[in-house]
Amino acid sequence: MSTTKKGKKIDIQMQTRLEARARIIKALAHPTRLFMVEELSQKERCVSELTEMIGSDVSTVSKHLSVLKNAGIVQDQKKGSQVYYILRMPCIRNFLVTFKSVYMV
Amino acid sequence: MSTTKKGKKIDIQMQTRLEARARIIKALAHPTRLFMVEELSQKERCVSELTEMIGSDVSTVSKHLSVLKNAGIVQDQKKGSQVYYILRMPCIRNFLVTFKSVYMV
DNA sequence: TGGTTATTTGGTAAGATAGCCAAATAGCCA
DNA sequence: TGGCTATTTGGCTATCTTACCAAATAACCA
Repeated sequence: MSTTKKGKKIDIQMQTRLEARARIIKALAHPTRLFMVEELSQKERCVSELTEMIGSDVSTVSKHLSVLKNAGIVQDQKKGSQVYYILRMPCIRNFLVTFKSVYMV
Repeated sequence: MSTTKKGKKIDIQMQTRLEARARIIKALAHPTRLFMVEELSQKERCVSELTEMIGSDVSTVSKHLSVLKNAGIVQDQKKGSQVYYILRMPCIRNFLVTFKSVYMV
């Protein structure tokens, strides 16, 4: 019969959506980048400010920012010789709040 | 003066919490594991059912499940010769719902 | 223009991840 | 017990990730 409880196989569209979600989640999956997202959800920060807070090499910080930018999570804006970053989707704060309430970490 | 707008450096406790969050998020950061979490938030499934849906080698599926288990996201329960998995924190559904509403993917 | 600061990019080495196959383990039942 | 099914684990390889340093690029200002 056709009304069993068997789960459906993953189809192409589902696979595509899962990959899109995973790509974004993967961009969040690093302590430094989580910190950046939290910080940038409060106020914009330039690379050197973030570098000072984080304490890694500035090139490392810059690369983390580009990971977030490529995932569409933050955006940058040049101001003179500095580059300021800010959350592109402010509603991601809800996401993190939910996350913290779920996991209590 | 001491009332500048400088951001604070990350302290040890903050670092520890960021790492804990990143560890959990990293466990979610794979299309197959996202699928598992969604599926297991609906109903429990055994390894062979998931394998059938996912279409990878059963050893690959088993390893993905152990990643989720080690992160505390799912738990397993033996029933005869089969191992059933289920979401350990059902509230993670909210997390995914929020995520999807934020990112629309 | 030349020097200085801010940021990004290239290169590279160490470590982590993901997939498959093969082998080990566990439970079932004839 | 022996054979079967379900699952996990070990081994291996290819690929990705991260961190740092060095070098390239961009903007400013003296």
